[in-house]
Amino acid sequence: MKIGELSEKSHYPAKTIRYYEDIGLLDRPTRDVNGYRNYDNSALQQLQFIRNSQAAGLKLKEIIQILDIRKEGQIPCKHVRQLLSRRLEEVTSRLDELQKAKEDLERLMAYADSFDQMSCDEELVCTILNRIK
Amino acid sequence: MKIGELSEKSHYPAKTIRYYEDIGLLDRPTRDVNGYRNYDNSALQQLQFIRNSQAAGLKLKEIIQILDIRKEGQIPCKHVRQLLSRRLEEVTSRLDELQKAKEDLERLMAYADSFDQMSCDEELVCTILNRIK
DNA sequence: ATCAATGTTCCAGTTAACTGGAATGTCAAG
DNA sequence: CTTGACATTCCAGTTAACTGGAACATTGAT
Repeated sequence: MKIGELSEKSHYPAKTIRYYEDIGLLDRPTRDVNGYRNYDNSALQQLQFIRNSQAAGLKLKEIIQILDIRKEGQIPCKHVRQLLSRRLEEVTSRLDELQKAKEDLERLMAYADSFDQMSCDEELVCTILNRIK
Repeated sequence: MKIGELSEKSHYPAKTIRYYEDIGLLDRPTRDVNGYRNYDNSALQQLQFIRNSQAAGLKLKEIIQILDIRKEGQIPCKHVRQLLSRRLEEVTSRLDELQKAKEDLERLMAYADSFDQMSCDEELVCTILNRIK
């Protein structure tokens, strides 16, 4: 199939498919006589795998690594586990940060609601924001 | 005070202070005869305000807006409330996303732990990641 | 006199994952 | 035969918030 069809089926823009090829994420397909890329279903599978991996929060570089391990005939399970575990830590600590940020923001909003709006004439730019500490 | 001193007191690198001036976030200070920047305490206060605003998750452009409103003699409370409320929404929805991502990752990890590692020889690159859907 | 530290400007690079656009080629339909 | 859709390559731009480095001036201390 040509790139347009693969694009439709995979829901990745053609531009992105070419980009993935450039960075070594997607295998180079064969070419028709006219130079057009000619994909088979394995390309679609790869793109689905890429989508799954992205959904798990992996970076393109990490996905390339997994694919490379496979290409060397190795089983990437162990590496994938490592990546997922690192990612889980990232997500967890980011969750904590955001939770704290949320509480701060709610406190700020509550203050903003409570106070007499016109009493704010300080040199400190904004009484609300300066209460975040 | 010179930029080095302001840098120490504010805990912002001198480079960043100059950058903030470039993008219109920090007022241009007066200059000494030699061309060196000469700051007073208000610069320090502004940097503290900037730090507070960043801590609330505001973008530099948004902080510039707040400062601009102040410079026009207006009270930025209403605008700040708006920004904070938008930010709170962002944080909340990002929290939801991450929470879901965390659950997915935990599910994936549990699967990775449970399964017989050497039974993985598929063409689909990785059985673990392909279970995310 | 010289040396290190600090200051200046200006330009370019970083990160990630694309996206836009120009210039050009190919193909199927009317 | 021309038109429009689709294909190609290649280069550059996007976003955010800096950061690095070159080339140069100034200052304070020895």
